[in-house]
Amino acid sequence: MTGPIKIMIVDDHQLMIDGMMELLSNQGNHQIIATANSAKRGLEVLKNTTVDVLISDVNMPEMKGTDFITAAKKLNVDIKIIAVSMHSEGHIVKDVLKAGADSYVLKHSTQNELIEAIQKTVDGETFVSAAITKMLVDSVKYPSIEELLSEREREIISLIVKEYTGRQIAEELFISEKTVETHKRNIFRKTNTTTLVGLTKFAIAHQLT
Amino acid sequence: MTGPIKIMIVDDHQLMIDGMMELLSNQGNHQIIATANSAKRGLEVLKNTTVDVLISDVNMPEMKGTDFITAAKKLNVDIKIIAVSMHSEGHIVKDVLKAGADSYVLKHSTQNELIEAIQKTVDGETFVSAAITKMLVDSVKYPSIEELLSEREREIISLIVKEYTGRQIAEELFISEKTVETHKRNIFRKTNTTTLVGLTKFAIAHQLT
DNA sequence: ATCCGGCTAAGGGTATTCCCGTACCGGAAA
DNA sequence: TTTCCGGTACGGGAATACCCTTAGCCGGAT
Repeated sequence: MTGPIKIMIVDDHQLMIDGMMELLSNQGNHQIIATANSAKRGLEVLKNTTVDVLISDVNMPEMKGTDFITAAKKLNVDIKIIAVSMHSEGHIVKDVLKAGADSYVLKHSTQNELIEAIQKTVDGETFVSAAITKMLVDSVKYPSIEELLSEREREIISLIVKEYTGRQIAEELFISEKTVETHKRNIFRKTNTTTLVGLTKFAIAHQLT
Repeated sequence: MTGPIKIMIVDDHQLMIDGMMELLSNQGNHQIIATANSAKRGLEVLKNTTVDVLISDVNMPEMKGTDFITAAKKLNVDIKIIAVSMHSEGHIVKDVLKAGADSYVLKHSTQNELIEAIQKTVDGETFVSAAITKMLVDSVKYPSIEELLSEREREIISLIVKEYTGRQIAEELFISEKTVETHKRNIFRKTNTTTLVGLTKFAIAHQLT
């Protein structure tokens, strides 16, 4: 690659953008040509701008980080994407990588890791923070939410978290209350929970809301 | 004040620390003399170091931001504290300010706001992001969690979230099951919820875990 | 002094959750 | 093909949660 690496930063925290701009612009080979503090604006910019690397937060309001990554890749199939996140939970990381992120850096990381990530990513390699590597290995053992729970089950969980009773869920889905209970039993088994309170915690932790 | 402002940054996201260091060190009158990426380490450093301004994230694992602020103030009553947070919910902001923060800056803010916050804070003034000002006015209506719920009630919520049944809570607290139910009803009323699922969501949202 | 809020407790009833077993169907694997 | 498993579905019954009312005690506030 000739010339500086053209970078775009998307993060809903302006302070994070300002900080990253500073710490990257003081390094030699980077040129930050665009920033956006929302996924929506980010996509607008990407329609008219070509960048080598997109550094994006994955925890943004309005639009899910995974959707943003998918959309960005669709606009420019060659774009390299570095996801930046505070989360190291397996399911989140896997979803992000599946959506098309090339690298995954934690906000806990140092600037050196970020710079290393940029270098490797433009070279077509994948960089993930050390903590993520270990987690990925572990997570192979645990199926993703999608593998674990059927669509019907996730549908029911969603209604449970919305505080629907068994009866209301049955009416909503045109099934018997007893069937809802069976689903709940299977969900409890699969999620290793025993009560609605436990299931609610699970659902929030796994963003099944 | 003579000489540069002595600043310490505490944030569990190293990248945020690196970023803030860069963007502050390029400004004239700041000197970052310490950083820490956990509240615990932050307190250790504060025991042996005197700083003018402590810039601290309020969403850290292990220790609640409010507890950290309280502890920091106890170590040095003259220290000025700028809370940095992604949250603008009234109850969070109020708890943080009550704990002793002098200023409150959102991560959505620009670096200029942060710099302004530092200036005003060392001068003994209070700076809060514009969005927070509006929210504070609104939030006067809503009491903080501590004002809203009694200690006993919070104790019971904690056990509920741990998936204790009414009976188990009664045994744990040496009170009647009926009393537990009365507490629960009062809690439902105060939190504007009606079911354990709703209460669980409330508890997680308000970090009553 | 009176009122209010918090903690305690109880009775009586309805709704909901939770647990047991059973059963059918379709797809995947043996 | 047969076997097995997951998703769907239903019933009975025990446990728990939810609702309404009443009530005594205490301490702080008006």
